Amino acid sequence: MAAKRENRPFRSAPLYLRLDINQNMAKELPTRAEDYSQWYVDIVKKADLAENSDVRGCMIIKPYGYAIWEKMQQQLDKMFKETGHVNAYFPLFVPKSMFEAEEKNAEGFAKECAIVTHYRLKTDPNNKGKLIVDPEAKLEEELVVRPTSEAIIWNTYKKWVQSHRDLPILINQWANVVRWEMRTRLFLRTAEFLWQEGHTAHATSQDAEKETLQMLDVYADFIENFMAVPVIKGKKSDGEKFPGAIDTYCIEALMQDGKALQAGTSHFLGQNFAKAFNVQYSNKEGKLEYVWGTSWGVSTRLIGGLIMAHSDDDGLILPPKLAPIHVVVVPIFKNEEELNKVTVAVEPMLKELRSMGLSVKFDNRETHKPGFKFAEYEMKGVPVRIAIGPRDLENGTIEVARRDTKEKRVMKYGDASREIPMLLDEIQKNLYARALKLRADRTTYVDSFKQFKEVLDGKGGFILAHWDGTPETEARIKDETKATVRCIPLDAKEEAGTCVYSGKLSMRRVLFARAY
RNA sequence: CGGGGCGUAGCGCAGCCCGGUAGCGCGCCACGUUCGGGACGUGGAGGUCGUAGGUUCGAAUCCUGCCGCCCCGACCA
Repeated sequence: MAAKRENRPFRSAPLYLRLDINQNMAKELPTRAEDYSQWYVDIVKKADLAENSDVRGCMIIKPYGYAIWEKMQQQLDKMFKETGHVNAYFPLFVPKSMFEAEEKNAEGFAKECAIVTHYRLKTDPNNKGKLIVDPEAKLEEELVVRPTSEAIIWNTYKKWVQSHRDLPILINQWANVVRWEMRTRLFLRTAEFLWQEGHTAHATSQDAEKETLQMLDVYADFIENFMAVPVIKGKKSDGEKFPGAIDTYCIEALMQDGKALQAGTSHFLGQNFAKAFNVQYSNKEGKLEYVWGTSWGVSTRLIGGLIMAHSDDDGLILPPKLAPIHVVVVPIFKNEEELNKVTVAVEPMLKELRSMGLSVKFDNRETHKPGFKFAEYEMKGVPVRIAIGPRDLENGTIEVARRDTKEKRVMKYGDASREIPMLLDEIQKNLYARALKLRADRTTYVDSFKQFKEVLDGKGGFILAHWDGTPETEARIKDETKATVRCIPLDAKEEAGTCVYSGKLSMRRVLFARAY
């Protein structure tokens, strides 16, 4: 039997496309309307992106999910390099005393830190085959598992910076961090997650502020043009900003259920960390000055956002620019002879599409029927599917189906190499347009607290309303409605008004929403 | 940390109230028929019933402790 199979051309998809190791491809998904959060969890599992691990709050990112992360990484990394950054790597462990140095930062993260206290186990004398922590192996100083790396990085920058000639330092790192969250959700909030964190040091406040906003723009560019999700750029209120930052800028995206997702943050750190870690340089006049800093990051949470922004009741929908597989080709056949014919016929097209840089999977598994495969790739969000069978061979045609609209059409075989790239482009644009329309439909200008609550409990979404700017009002609104100030949009117009809660004077509308 | 729920085959669950040696669906394996939207038939494999102890002739089932997970709340850069 093995010999019989070996003779078949294209018996297996290339290894790099074999991302389909899930054997439990399930049938039905709850609809978004029925149960949005169950729908989300089911997509993550059924599209084979990730699963819960045996460690509470942690997830196993499966090959298909990780492939999406790799696409994101590739593109972001390219954009970081284009803006002058280089990659480096700093340790996972931060000595507690170092972590404490920037007081606000330490306080802000203290409640969710994992701590290493010992460095050795030993066999349990009272319980054969079991291990216990060796009390002899207690660390003199505990190590904090990084929830973010400012401390260890600024402690290092201290050694790297003496002169203005040493600046700026423009470093990014791809890493994992741990935040011991009380409640977790796959991709959106996990105890351990993957991210990138940029940490830069500058001679002047202006340079650092410019960097902060530049990276915010890079994120917005990436999320809009690659993830096809429109974002609102803004500044966080004091209550929501990063501990240790002077200003936190963010981008906020709207999900299909009307909740907001913070998709990335960029912090202007001022001289807070430079002072905490004593990072000083001699300026051109020979005077010592503290360095100015920034930090910025996006995480695997973006994958959660990607899912929630576009997908439908049949499964995941991926924008072509981030899809691990752009096109899947499903042969229709009754027997080996027919499969061989289809395979021979389809080969030049596969070659040509691949030569254009497209990731094309030819799924010639004989173990599943076409209908099963159609459903499977729909669940996995592959943007374009081509079906080709005996009927097509006679007519010189292929059947092309697009995932975003589920439209199918028949085209001439020879047109594929021209039409498919155009179609992928159109899908990318359509997803963005759709998401933009959703956001427009779900953004409401609100002028009273009554209306504020009605909108939240009705269609949800973004609310643009006046706010008096005080933390007290923000907290009360949060208590009463669970909505928070997502950001003060950068493009907010000056407009005199009164706070929807307190009635006090406000000069601009801010963005409110319930958020993930 | 407070309130609730749940741990039985790879996954989802029934069985527990009323104790008698474990079952269903999906998946998996084999063969045959199928194959243009999630095929079907026949046969088969697979379980320390979370864990430790107690009651009993006998425990998945009753009792106690422990562990873990999920949901709600608190919390969440």
